[in-house]
Amino acid sequence: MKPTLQAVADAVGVSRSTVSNAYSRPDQLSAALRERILDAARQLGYPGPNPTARSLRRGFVGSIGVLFTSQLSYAFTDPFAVRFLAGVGAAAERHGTSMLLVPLSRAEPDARRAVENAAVDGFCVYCVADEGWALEVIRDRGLPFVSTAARDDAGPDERFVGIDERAAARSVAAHVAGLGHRRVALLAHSVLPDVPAGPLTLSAVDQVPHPTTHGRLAGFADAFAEVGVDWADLTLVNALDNSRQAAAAAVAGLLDRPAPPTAVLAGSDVLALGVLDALAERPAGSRPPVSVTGFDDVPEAAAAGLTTVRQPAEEKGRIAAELLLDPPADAAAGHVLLPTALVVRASTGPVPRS
Amino acid sequence: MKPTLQAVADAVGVSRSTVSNAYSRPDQLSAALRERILDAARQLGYPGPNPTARSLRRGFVGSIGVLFTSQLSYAFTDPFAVRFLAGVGAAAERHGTSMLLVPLSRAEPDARRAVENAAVDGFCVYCVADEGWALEVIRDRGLPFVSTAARDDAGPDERFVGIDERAAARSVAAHVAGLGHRRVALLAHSVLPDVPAGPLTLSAVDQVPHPTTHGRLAGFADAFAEVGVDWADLTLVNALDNSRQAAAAAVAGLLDRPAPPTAVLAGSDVLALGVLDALAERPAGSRPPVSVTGFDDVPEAAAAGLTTVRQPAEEKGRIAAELLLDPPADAAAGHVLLPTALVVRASTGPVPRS
DNA sequence: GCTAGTCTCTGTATCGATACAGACTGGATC
DNA sequence: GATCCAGTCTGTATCGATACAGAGACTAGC
Repeated sequence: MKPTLQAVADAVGVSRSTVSNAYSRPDQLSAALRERILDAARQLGYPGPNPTARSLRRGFVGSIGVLFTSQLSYAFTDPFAVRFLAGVGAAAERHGTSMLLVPLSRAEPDARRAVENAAVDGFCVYCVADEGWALEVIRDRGLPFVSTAARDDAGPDERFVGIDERAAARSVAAHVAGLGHRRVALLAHSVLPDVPAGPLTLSAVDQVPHPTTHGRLAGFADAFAEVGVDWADLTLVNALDNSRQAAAAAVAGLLDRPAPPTAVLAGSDVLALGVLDALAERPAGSRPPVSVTGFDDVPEAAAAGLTTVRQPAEEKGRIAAELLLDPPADAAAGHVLLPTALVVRASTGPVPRS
Repeated sequence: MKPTLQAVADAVGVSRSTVSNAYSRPDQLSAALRERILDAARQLGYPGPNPTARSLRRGFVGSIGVLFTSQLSYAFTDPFAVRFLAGVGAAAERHGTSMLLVPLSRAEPDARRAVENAAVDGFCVYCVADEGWALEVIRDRGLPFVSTAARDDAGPDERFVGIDERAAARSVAAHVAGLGHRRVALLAHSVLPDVPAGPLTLSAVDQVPHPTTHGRLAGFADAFAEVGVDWADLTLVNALDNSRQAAAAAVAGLLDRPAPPTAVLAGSDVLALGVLDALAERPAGSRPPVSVTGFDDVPEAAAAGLTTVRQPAEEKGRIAAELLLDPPADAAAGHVLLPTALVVRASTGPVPRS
């Protein structure tokens, strides 16, 4: 067994407190004694104060949690998530804090335990859809958190960093509408729980539960409503998850229709890239000319020439961590809206005349 | 203040132990009483057992640490590291364990504290160069760990997952040598501490401290020694870090020489991509025909047509975590060598006749 | 020579739980 | 009626540290 602080104290012949001070408050004892204590500790192989015991007593841990809706392994597949994590990591690093990644993938009871047992001082909630319970657990634990998706039930003092999803989505949709597109599909993932992949009829956009997805779809709809295309005229398509494969599978049938949409607006770059994959797979002859847009502007988007909306991923992570690690005194400053920008590339063009 | 377990016990009129059992060992009390306890807890807003106190008593935490040499933010920039993390994450997830990312970037005293204070049950050491002290801290704490870089001072029971760096490097170098290349540059990062970017003279490959870098450079040298090109005839080039920018900067001068190398063997794909960047930047007229190879086979390598050595990144992470989470009884099984494969693409070709 | 003030160091309470031995039920067994 | 046992529950020790009040020793000032 590893020696404890008590053992060191006994070896030197001082009290536990003094050994503790030797490590944590060097100014509280003479340099000579401190040296003797550290020497004895070295000799005994004492590895320094036990982190768990220390944080029990001190009341904080020294690490922040990042909560994911999706699987941990998936988080690393999504380039936007990776950039976000990089931002959180950079800020955490500056504060001398580590980051604990907490996935919510498994069945609720397990996932709940993970949130309950996470040894952290607070959470960055990357993307929580229906998992409202997770936020409740965090609140019950009395831990601070920063969320990145606007939620209806957010308290006024709740810290948040994100973008105006609806306005951003509207901007890219307006660009597409301006190019003359009227037969348009909107592609999103997990639009409703347990819906199959492919086209989906929804009487109103407000039925979409996930706040981010809802905001983006609503923004798309806004822009088209302005040119006289209303919700019922838009084709809503569901993908099973946020991956290229899922997106390609979701739109496959659509593209085979006699009159395929002339534009597909995707809720994320990853989905958009999947649509481009699906198009690229077709022989040039049967490849309908479809404009495609994404959302996020991940690094791959530039290479693929994807028209999209840029949002600062790393910045988002950085600010999330900073709002958590040193909260602004002013509640209003705890609510950060980041700028977005329409990035027009080659994947969108005017409607082909038929 | 949040209520404690004691408060719940008092409210129900039972002992602390019984409340504890209600949460952690439901079979130890009647269902009825358990229900009463949980009800009272809900009513009081008791969020369940405090994770810190629980892990102090139980002696384990339920999360594993991943130790990085480089900055945390950088870890997410390196595609190989990201894949590795994805693998660790997948395995951790299966075990119901979270992962704590611990960077070693800052000055040693701070970084040391980070390792000492990390609330984890063990470490995956992703890539520790000169930071031998970190391994000592881990050992002192009595924590298990798995390393991914072969080290000279590794004990026989030390768990390890990695590849035969030297043989793998040799295979790609043999391919290049077979194409006829004899004027060759080897590009690596942080070859020696505090060396500037650019060409560097080293009397022998054994002077390179970092085990991975050493293994790869030695492998390159092996293959060329076989065709009569010895160490002194190879140009060693240092990059400041493992990034495309650093690689491009490191080789810039080299490519401007009157007789530039006909091939550059890089110690990683990221570096190799940087060399390709540097070449692509030049006007076609002054662009020397240089074969370039990488190492790792990250996703970007395929797109860039980079000849490289494939090593299973995610697998490596997955196995590292698994060796940590359920250690094989057999010590030999704790030492895993993964297969590698030479992947020939368009970035290498025969020496141009001058 | 006495009081005040500063430096060190000690002792005890505390953080919030879990482990374990043992005590109390009530019913079955002999 | 005594014994045994399984099923529940309690009490106390323990995990490994830190916080805080306060005790001695020592210096300085008057």
